[in-house]
Amino acid sequence: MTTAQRPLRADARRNLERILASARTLFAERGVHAQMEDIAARAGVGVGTLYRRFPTKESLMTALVRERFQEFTVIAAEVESTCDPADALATVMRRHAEVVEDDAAFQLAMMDLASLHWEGIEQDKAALGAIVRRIIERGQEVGAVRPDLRFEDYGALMCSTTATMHFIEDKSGWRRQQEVLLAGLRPD
Amino acid sequence: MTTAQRPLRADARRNLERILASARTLFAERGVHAQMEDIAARAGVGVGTLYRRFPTKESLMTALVRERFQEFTVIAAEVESTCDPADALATVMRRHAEVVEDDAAFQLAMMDLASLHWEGIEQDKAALGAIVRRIIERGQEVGAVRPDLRFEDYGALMCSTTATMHFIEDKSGWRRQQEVLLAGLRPD
DNA sequence: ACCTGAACACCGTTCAAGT
DNA sequence: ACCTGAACACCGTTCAAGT
Repeated sequence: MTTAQRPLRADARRNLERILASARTLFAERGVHAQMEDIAARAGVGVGTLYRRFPTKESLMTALVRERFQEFTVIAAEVESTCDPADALATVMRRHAEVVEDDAAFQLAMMDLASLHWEGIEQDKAALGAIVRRIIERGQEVGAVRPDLRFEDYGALMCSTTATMHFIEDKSGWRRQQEVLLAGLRPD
Repeated sequence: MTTAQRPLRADARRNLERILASARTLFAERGVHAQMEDIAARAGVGVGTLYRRFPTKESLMTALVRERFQEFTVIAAEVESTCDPADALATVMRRHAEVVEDDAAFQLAMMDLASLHWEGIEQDKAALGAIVRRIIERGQEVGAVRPDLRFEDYGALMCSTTATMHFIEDKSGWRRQQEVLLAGLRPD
């Protein structure tokens, strides 16, 4: 979908990047109500061009989510190779949340996306999943993570924090929610 | 807003109830995309009548949330007077989540509502808050709840579970999320 | 007081014409 | 190949006319 199948013509490529940047800004600024027309205008292109890349508003949001997912993977890899296995899980979770905090567009997209439209993301999800799975298993071996945690739960846990971030005014709200989660992830 | 200021004329009252029921059904069925026109039609009234009671789609959703909030209060009161203080908190949280599980309309509304439009709900929130606060404090006195939990966090915690419910396909996903939270709420 | 539904406004999406 | 923007469709909201 957004995948760079064949290399794009230089101008097209530049337009694509501008569209993504514009979308991120406007979603962050105005929430779901950011208009396609405005996103195109701010990127300096016609609406048609926007629709050429993203057949629907939802697919545009999906693209934004995807970009972040890739960053998540980088972060997870870094944590895995750097951190004491005993607190690696807590560290990834905190760092992933941190990244997302400033990205209202991502929060929004996460909230608004029907799970059906995620096809494009599957591969990215798999890449991230593989690392997270190892982090969790290592944590369990070391006795720092409750043994019944399945790595499939990672998404649900992060989703719950992202949502809190988005809906609870008080900035400290989601941090406290996450700390409760982290406490609940330790064995016993 | 929805408050029954002056008693409504009998037919108006019946229409109001039908609108609420219709809205709950259609939101549950079609999500945010349920149309005002259809909601009115299913209730057997014209759109104008719908807009007479609820000046905006959002205010209609707010009304639905409000109804549930009142039910939350009833549940909380029941739990407080019935339950061992040692597991009262866990019990309310589980029961509140249970109620909301079948109510996609509520989940949706929670997700979609800007926090600004909650004015109508303040009183209901206060009523619920008073009880929850006591439940938490009692739990802390008995040593069953971590001492640094503030009752203001209750909303964030429930919000995180509701969101998980709505976004994670696997039904067991939110239960597992909630169990992690509950584990994290115990002292130590 | 309350109801109705045609008309209006807004915004997502399409497509014919252009380079 | 890719771009443009006027036109279209859909749906939230209003309001003049009716009981």
